[in-house]
Amino acid sequence: MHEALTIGQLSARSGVAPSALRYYERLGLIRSHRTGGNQRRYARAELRRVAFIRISQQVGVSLDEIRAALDSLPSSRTPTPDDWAALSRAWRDRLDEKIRLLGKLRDDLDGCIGCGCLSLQRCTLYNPADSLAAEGPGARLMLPRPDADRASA
Amino acid sequence: MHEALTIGQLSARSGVAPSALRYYERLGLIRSHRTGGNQRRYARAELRRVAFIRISQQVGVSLDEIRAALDSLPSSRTPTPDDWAALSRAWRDRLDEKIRLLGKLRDDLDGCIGCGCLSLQRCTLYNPADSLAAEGPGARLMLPRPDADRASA
DNA sequence: CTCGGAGTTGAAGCGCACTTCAACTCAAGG
DNA sequence: CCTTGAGTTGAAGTGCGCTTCAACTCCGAG
Repeated sequence: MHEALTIGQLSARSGVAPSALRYYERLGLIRSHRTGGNQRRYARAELRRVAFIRISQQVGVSLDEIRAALDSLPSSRTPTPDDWAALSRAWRDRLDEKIRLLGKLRDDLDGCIGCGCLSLQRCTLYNPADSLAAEGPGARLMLPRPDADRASA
Repeated sequence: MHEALTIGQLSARSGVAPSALRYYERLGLIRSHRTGGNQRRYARAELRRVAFIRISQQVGVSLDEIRAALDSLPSSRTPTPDDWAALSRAWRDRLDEKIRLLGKLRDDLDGCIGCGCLSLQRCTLYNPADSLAAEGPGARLMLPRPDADRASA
């Protein structure tokens, strides 16, 4: 049988560290069964899941959202290429939006290089609302202040 | 005098929390002088710095790199619009590259939706080398394994 | 049977970008 | 003078995505 990969094999074939694979499993992103001696064995189909996870991360999706997406796959049968394609399409929109925002940022940056302003509310550049910055890590519990002052410079 | 903002004022005008401003100052990204009673006072020029910091973060630059960039500003005189433009231009290249990579990811994703492969080394999609994923947070001490296996599926 | 490499676990650590807290001082209005 | 709101500090906490460690077991070759 060429089914059933060990964690080391899955790691080697996916390029993802064993520790990360165990972590994914704890979060419910991938699944395994166990041998008599309590070792993990992965079905080959899990390779696709890992691929999907890493690709999704590049799109900028959090593990939690990836888990939600994977949960929407049919659990009874092994997912078909079409199933995967459906998930990928969802990410495509995100990717488009992300590219759009970065493009806008670039244009605005160009504009501001031209005018030399780099002031906060003046140009569209500094728009906390549609920010991409929210992607970053870190505790972000403080509410965004909706007002920001309107006395002139 | 309308020089010298309190931390609260700088926060209100920049949209950045006071705690974050103190944090930036600890890291050497912005500067202040103190009143007799040990309170921070910010020159108006710091507003531009804060703007630059937030914009840079949207471009995906780390605070450490932003600090390095800010350190390259002339310290003797107040930076001119041209000085800021020079810094912004450096980010532009990053932004272009980032947009390019995301565009490639999108195209590859489209291709893979078409072929339904989503396999790891098969398509250009899964290329750990030029990854954007390195942006993300987290400990990333494990070396990327350059080999990834070559037994066939 | 022995050995070493691969696997197991839970708990702790890391890096980033902050926030939160407690305990305190400062500054301005009534 | 008193109060209240804004500011100060250092230390600790938060969230994400992992890695690292210690102490252990499993498995296959010799």
